[in-house]
Amino acid sequence: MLDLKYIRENAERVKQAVLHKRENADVDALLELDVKRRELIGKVEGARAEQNKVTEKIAQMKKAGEEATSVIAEMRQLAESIKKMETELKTIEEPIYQLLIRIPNIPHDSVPVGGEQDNVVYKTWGQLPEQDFQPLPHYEIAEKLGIIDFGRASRMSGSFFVSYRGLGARMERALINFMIDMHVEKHGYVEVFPPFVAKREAMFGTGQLPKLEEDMYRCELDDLFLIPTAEVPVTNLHREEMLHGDDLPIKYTAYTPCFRREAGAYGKDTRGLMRIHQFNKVEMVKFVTPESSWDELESLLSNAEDVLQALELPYRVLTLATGDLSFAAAKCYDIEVYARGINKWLEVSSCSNYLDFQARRASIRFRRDKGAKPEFVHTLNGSGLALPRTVIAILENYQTDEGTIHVPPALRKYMGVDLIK
RNA sequence: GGAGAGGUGCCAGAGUGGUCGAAUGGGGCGGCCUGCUAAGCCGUUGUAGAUGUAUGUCUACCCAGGGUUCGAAUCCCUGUCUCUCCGCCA
Repeated sequence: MLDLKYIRENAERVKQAVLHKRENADVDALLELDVKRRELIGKVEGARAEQNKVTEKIAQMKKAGEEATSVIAEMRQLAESIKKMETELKTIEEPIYQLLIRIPNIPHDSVPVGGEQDNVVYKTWGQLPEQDFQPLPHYEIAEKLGIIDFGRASRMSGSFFVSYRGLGARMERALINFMIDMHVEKHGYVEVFPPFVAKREAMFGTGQLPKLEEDMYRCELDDLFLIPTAEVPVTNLHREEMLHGDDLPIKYTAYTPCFRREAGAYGKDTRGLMRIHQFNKVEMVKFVTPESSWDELESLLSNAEDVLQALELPYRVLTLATGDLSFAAAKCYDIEVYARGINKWLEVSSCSNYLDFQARRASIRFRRDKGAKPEFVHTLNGSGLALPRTVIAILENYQTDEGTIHVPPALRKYMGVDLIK
């Protein structure tokens, strides 16, 4: 959420952001209502001031034993008109709020304008594997080795659910531990194990609601949502809190499963692990001071890259163009790992800086020093990493012509084996 | 699931419907005192909005939202969260 005052003073910039992000939010309607609102507030508060004065007088008269009925009768009218104005104010404030929460964050100047095709390659790392045979796509080799079960999972839970088995299941667990350990021991994050469901307010705080209601699984009876990412529960850990400047930056890492309905995504990435309703992910979340957030974004990115480097998987980093940026983000890097079997770059991480957008929605503030003014923190998060596509890359890039899979050296300690056969 | 108790400022904790933004204590901050520390003494201590830039004025906020009233921290209703007990359960 943006500051209404900021929108008022930078209307053109905000309109441009809406356009570039391909959102439809009506900035003009918002500003128009805002003028009306402030007019009305002036009136209401004037009347209130009057009411407060007279009310005080009535108290004094009563104390002195004087007759106050005529004054009270007058005040009854004033009270009524105040009530009327307040009702009017509310009927204006509601649409203002509805418009305001639908205005997206403003992309940073370094973000290319345009759609998906305008994403810019920021860097690449590693050599594309050169083997003299064509490896099988992950879904075939995984099925052959019996480490992932697509059919039974679908029978039980529907399509786009999978069940891991044997060394497949073990690899999930190994990857999770490997990634978390790295972020904790090497990168200095604090491990968190949050709830996997969250309330509406929490979903609003990080910006999933109101826009993405249809994309989430919802427990209707309790009005709870299954989290689509650990970003939600971890960022919301500090919702409505006042942090101390000395505590910043706060860095958390968390493993959670992620649940996504992927409504409207059918027909795209239909095979294997590319796009599934439930997947595992290790996430990094940071709460930082405003002046440090751009540096923190770069270090967040490198923390995520570190995982792929340790696994020796080639990847590239894209700077997302405005149209590809999420609603709440000011800038986002996507990391794409290369998968040799299906010959594709697969998104395994998004590292975003939200500036104070989420913090304002969720009211996460800090005080630099005792007595200093409260300020909103900046929040960032990035996957470190999403597992399914990392698994795809391992199964395809580490495949041998004998139909076995080498375990990446960094993972051997966690897997307990060197080879999947 | 059933029964009960409660949510007040940084913390603890008062508060009869009228001068309560809120007693008192603690903490924090500033000052005095002091060789230093402690004690003691004095002062100070919120957030947000409107107006505006003048050291200003006004408004709102005692979990949230409604209601009663000229006037609500105080009365009523609903929601929510926390705690205790019973039941159930890994």
